[in-house]
Amino acid sequence: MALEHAILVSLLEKPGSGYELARRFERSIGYFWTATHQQIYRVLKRMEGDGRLDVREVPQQGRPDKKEYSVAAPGRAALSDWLHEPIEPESVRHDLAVKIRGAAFDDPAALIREVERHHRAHSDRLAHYLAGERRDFTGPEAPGTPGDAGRELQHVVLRGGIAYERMTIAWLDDVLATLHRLRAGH
Amino acid sequence: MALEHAILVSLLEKPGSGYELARRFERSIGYFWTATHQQIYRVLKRMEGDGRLDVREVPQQGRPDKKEYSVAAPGRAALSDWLHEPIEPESVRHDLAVKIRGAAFDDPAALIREVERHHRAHSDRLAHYLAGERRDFTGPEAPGTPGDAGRELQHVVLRGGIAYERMTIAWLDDVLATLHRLRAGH
DNA sequence: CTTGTCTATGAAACGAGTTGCATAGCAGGA
DNA sequence: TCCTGCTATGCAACTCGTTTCATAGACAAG
Repeated sequence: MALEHAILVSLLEKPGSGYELARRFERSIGYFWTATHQQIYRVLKRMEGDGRLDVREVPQQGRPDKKEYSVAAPGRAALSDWLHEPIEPESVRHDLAVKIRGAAFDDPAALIREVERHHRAHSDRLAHYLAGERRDFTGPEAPGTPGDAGRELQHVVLRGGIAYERMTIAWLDDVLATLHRLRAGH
Repeated sequence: MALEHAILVSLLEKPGSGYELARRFERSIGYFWTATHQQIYRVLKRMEGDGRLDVREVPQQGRPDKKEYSVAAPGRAALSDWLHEPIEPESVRHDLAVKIRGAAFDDPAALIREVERHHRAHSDRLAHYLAGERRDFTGPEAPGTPGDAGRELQHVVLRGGIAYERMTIAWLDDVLATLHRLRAGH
């Protein structure tokens, strides 16, 4: 149940409401963990019940009130426990690879458009990550500065996202070349 | 529900029992889709009920009988439909990245062992993939041969796995360097 | 004044995935 | 003989994740 832990990390970085968390999961956290608002609200409620989170009703002007959650001591302890126990390297679920192998029993050429779509989506993500890196990780706090650990760790995770997108784009180029070769060789 | 489609692809490549499928999911298919035997048996039963699969009781000597499944015409049609409809680029779930960002609120040095463990696991997988590539994709059917499409497509998926592991290993090196730097900078 | 959009929260139902347990034949070794 | 291990199949209970729907205040455009 790592959603719980992802929420704890995000709320430690900055307290916020369920709605705000949902938007963070569309942005930075979403690069390595996805969640819908339904899931988030449900888990927040459970964690509040377990005493891992504190809630504060925040009245706002011009918009509905919100509930701002922050991490309570037991929540911090739970996160620490999780950080110290080993986890299994992630198991992969890659639909596109299933489709590629399935193309052997169908028209391989039909896959080309689909692969191109994925190629564009990953190129967009890469551009987005690189823009984020320029915005948040260049300038005064340049390399060598002791700075705060959080910033360094956020940066290394972002570099992972960038490496992933670059690798995926290169592989999709390989896939496209292969599909074109199969079509030509008929 | 891509497990269904992964099973269809696997059974088209070669008919087999639930048990055999479970083992394939630990091996080659497992590189891009994981499933336990429980899941597989449940889905096989449903697909048989829907008429997408044919079953054949196969008596064996020295071991229990097995049910050999193969793809029926409606199954093949269902796979073809799925291959022609667009899918979303996968959403990521990366526990280790959550831990890395969480390390900002704990002892970053404690993560080093964990990251090293993952590094070894990915190195092992890479070695395993490379051995499979040497075994199955070198020799007579060298590049240029028309060959069968299935073989080419299996190879390009395997190359994706290899690229993924190489990228991950390089990133984990980056993560380790970052953690060591944070510990030194204290 | 209606329609649409954004913030904000939530219920209900369903489908996918995990974990633990149960059964059973056969083989090989202590 | 008993224990372990491999092949082979399956149930039950549970948790996790997705989809659909509902509500409600504020604001802007038409």
